[in-house]
Amino acid sequence: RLRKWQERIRTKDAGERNLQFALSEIDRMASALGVPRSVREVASVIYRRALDEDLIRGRSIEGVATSCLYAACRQEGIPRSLEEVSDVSRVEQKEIGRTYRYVAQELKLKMEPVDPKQYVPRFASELELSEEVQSKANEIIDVTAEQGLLSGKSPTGYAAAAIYAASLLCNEKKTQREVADVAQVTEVTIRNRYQEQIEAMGIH
Amino acid sequence: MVDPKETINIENVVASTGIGQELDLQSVAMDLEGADYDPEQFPGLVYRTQDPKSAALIFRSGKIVCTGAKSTDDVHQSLRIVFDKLRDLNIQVDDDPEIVVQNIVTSADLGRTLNLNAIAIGLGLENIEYEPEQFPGLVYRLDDPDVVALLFGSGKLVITGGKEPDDAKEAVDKIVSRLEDLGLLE
DNA sequence: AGTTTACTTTTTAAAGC
DNA sequence: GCTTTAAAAAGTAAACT
Repeated sequence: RLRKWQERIRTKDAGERNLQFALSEIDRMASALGVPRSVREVASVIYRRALDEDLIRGRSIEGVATSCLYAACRQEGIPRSLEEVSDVSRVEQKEIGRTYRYVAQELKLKMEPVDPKQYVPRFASELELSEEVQSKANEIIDVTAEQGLLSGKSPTGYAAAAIYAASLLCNEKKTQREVADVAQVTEVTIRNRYQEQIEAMGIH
Repeated sequence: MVDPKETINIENVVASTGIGQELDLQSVAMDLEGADYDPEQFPGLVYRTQDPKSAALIFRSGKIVCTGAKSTDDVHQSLRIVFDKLRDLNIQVDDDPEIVVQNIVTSADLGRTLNLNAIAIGLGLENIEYEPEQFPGLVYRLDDPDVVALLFGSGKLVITGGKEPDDAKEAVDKIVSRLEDLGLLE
């Protein structure tokens, strides 16, 4: 019985250590991403739920922790792309993506698709674009998405194209490369989305 | 208006069978022209037929997987070619090995563009998977028939996981009526 | 900038690690 | 879980011309 007791303590300690590691990783990655403390709290809650539901079996602690942070950013309305999240994690992007889908499905997180507008303030401020450009970009996103242009497109590329278009329309031009760099998409993607959006807007 | 069911096209049929005899894949690889065999990478030997086009994965146990065919008839035709090639190598092959269709991949067109965002909400976020950052298609799993549908913004879709051609027709019917009920078609 | 090639998702069997 | 095979859908990406 002493052996069983020791084993239980050992298991409990290991579990505690793992949880501590996961939470400290969430904290480290959240800091690196510059997201507010509330997002870390949400990520921690999701991680504990994943732990309770035994979703970590067969998966790496850091993969689940990173996925929880990705989900938390989205739930809080300040999304980080999988590429941005993988940049601060030692888990590869593909693994984060599939673990996130698994956790979201199992915990029934009912994650809504990311609204490209949620990327506008951050990308625009990194590009030092005015409030006027941001409003224009938001308008472009709303009007073109309403016409069905958003289906199947990545939110970052969509936001990047709208910001590029808005910067031209407001005479605060940024190059496709500058916008592509902050959004972490290619110029080709911006070009393709831009053409569609401008046509749908009726070429202002 | 075209019935979406009439746009259904079988794109791939996967089937399994067996010759009822164990094989020495090393010697089969030596004698069979065009055979790819790298046991370090994968335990099966790959043999491709040209007409009909398909790929057969032949295993040491004598079991065979055929994939790439465009119809169940093509699967039988391809496997007949594989069986005869093995017989040419003086390998005993059962007279009429049972061939089991394991998966049918189908494509179709609903004829209207889709607002995947609205469909995701309409079908229920807990019933679908839609992550355009990772893949442009919306994943919708059906219970009856037991298949998986991938819906795209263009209105085109892929049905996979079915065991018989009619599974795709049933699936398309159910998807169309569900989208119509939700007012998300046209 | 346009083309080609390639990877993302789903399904499914097989044998082995 | 992975490895391999085929196929479609549409988006994204990288390497070339």
